[in-house]
Amino acid sequence: MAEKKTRRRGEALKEAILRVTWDELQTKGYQRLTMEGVAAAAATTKTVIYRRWPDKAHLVIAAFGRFGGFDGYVVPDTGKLRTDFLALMAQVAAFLDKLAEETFRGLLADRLQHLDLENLLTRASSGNGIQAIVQPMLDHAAARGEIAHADWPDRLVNLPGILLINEVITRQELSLAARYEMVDEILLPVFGATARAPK
Amino acid sequence: MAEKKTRRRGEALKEAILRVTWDELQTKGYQRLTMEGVAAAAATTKTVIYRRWPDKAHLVIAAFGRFGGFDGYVVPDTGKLRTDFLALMAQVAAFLDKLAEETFRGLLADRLQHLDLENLLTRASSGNGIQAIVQPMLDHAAARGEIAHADWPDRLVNLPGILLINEVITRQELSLAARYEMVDEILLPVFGATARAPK
DNA sequence: GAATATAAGATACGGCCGTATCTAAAACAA
DNA sequence: TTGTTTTAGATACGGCCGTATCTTATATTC
Repeated sequence: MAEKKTRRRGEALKEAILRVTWDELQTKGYQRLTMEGVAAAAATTKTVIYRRWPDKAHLVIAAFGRFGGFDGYVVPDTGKLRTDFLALMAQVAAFLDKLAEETFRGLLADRLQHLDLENLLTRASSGNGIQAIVQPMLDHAAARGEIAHADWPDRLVNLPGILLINEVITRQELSLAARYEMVDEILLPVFGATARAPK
Repeated sequence: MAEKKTRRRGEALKEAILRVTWDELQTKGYQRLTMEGVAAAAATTKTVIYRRWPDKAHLVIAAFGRFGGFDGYVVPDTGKLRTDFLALMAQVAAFLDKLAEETFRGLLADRLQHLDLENLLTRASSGNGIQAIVQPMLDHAAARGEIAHADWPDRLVNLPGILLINEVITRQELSLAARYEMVDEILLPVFGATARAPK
């Protein structure tokens, strides 16, 4: 009764590892997921994993890309900047439902430690970051005359993304009320698209 | 020639450890600073360190508090909200000169992983976070009639802090131009204290 | 000054990381 | 088929974490 010694290779092996990674992520969460644990559960070794992904963050992002069921953001076009912003935030909220908050936080922490991971997160999920979604929204709004122009400094175009990340990190959720507040009290005033009623 | 076996205790020992920690921080940086390294350099053991501080982040923050030469922020009161904001940002820039950006980033990453460290960073440096500085500034501005009122939602009061942290993380510095942009293009519009010239 | 309490120091552990080295299987080439 | 290249698998390492255990020096108390 010699054991079968058949070896997976290439895509099949990669697929199996990502599958296991995704499972571990669901059951243990990001922090408690270990490379050794994945290797063991996938009946392979760390060596094999490290040959394909440089670290946990990349592995997890790959697994999310494969099994997360997230297709990226689309540019909202509701006809109003305000509702465009709200629609964007709803998309992000949906994204966070798929990628647990704890995972998001872990990835972010890792990204901070390895600066080379810079933007990997946003790129992985949206091609070019939320900013790539926001800019077209601003273009539309400017074309409609809702805002004075469409070429704002990077810091402003990135502001929605910053607010969202901060919200998730500090409050561990992205409530509807928070989204309204960010849009109405911060974003619209910044882009000069509001006549907020004084308190 | 038996070695002298005198043992440091209490404050003296604590002081020596913090001293070494601060040195290591300067020479190796946050990431490459290790508990074992500090223990060795301080001629003691990890056990002793862990009895006083739960992890690297706390140890480093303690060392910074002791040797960092930073006294906390003060509420600017220049007579104008705009210049108050700029003065605050100058203080933060000065803070970052003392605490290397790399250290800041490392601490932040650790904080993300251990949620219990929440706010430890800001508390350590300013009693209650930048928000505790911003609120009085808003009070003053409201009293002067520069802004309509002073009780803004937390999200707005925290906005300066968020912008600053983001700036440091993504650009590794806090340039003067950035500070002007954040104040003039974001903060003042948000608090309704500007009549920004349309582009 | 002797007994007791407190805290430092030494040591060893299991866990995980990331790497290096060696082997053996699978795919490919001739 | 056989030889060659590729890549998986096994193993071992040094580094660091955080904890537990035990010994021993220093303070404290009587």
